[in-house]
Amino acid sequence: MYTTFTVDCVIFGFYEGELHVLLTERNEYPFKDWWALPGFFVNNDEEMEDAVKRILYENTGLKDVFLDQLYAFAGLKRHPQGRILTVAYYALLQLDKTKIKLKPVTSYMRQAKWFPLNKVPDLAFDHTTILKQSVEKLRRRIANTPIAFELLPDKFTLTQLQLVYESILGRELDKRNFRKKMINYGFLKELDEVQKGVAYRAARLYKLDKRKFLKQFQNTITF
Amino acid sequence: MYTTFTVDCVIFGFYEGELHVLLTERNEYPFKDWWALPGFFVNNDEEMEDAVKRILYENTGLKDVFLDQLYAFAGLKRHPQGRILTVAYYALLQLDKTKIKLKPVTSYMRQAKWFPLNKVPDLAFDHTTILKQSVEKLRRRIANTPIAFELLPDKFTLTQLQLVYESILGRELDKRNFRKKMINYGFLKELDEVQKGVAYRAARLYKLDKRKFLKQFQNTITF
DNA sequence: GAATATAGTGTATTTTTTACACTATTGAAA
DNA sequence: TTTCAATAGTGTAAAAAATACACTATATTC
Repeated sequence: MYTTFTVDCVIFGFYEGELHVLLTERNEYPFKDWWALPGFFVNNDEEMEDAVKRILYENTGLKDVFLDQLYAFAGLKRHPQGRILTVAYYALLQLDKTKIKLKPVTSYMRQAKWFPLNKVPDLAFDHTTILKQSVEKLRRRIANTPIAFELLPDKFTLTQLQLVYESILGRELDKRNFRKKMINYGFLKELDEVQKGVAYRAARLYKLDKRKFLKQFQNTITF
Repeated sequence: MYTTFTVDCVIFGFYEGELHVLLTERNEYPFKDWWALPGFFVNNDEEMEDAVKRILYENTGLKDVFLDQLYAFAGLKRHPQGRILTVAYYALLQLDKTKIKLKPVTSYMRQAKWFPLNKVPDLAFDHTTILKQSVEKLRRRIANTPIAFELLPDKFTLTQLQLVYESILGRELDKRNFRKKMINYGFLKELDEVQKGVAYRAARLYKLDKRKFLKQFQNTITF
């Protein structure tokens, strides 16, 4: 009839050509010294999604990020102290937007750190399952909905966009076919601007044309 | 930190060429006399999915049905008495398997009844939203995963199968293209048996070849 | 045996997806 | 200032998948 109520958040960020996930190191039993997904209790007078936003803000200093509910986990054995229901969300961050300040040390959390997806250690509780499921969901989702843009800064190159797809799908894509397809969608705005600070031919920058983008995908409901 | 914990279940059944949903009429405040999704509290020592199975069994007498978690709803205002978190599931029933005995009258539930999807009245709480979302999920899901079979008896005709697709997708499909595609998948077993009791040419019956079917779709994870 | 109602079938066209390799441009190093 | 290194940027042909479309076959009922 009653349960403790928490939310956990799989925070994805894309940089250096790789998808990363933000983990925190626990400083409390159970699972002291283990890495875990950022999560916390939902206050009794707080909306669930606000709790997620709070966690995100506390951990990264960012607001207005892409959020999607993943799944509710309520197993009786997921926590030694009895049932703790958690609703897992995943968040996609445009890392470049601001320099992200990672959460400082607290009594219960030693540090927060970005891990490339393939270097994530074993996690506390059932968080390995949660992470795995969110990657799978992301993978299915990116095939229908261009959520890739949620992981990129406002201005990006086509190669960066392709790298996001590749790191989520876990396979390489053909450059020419990828560009042809993306440009064909018609929601990319070609800018009169190129990349800066690279030691080779600079790539053209693109922007998402949100109006055209939404028109095309307004029927793809997110939940 | 704490919340009341319930599950609600959108029970889909297919008969007479139409997708139906099972609703119960409330006999208790709030929303007395309104129709609602079957749902109930999750006992403190009970696994969430077992609670859903319990509701299904109590309402229909069926076990071993297809179940999939839809979404967790936890809005502070969804219930007048304060937050009641509900995890919504949807179930697909093979109605023909057994004659279904609908739940008898109880103190809190006057009756249970099948409604064709387009004749569902306004529902209690946020159940209209829940129902709408599950139809949308079903629609997205049927495009990738052949869950259609979960709604049909063991032996079925291609026309029945097509009707399931059409009623979930909400549009008509081309008969020849549909058959071509389904047969091409290779997981339909053609039986030496035809429909009985129809006043016209009897259609051939088919069966799902579960082995081939699973081989093809084992990578499509369900959650 | 005529009427009715649904079953069952094939081909041509269009669209989408895939496979594939070279030239262009920039900054850095020699 | 030339060369090197690194990535940007581009088109075409073939294969596969999706779509459009209409008639004959068969069982039942009257």
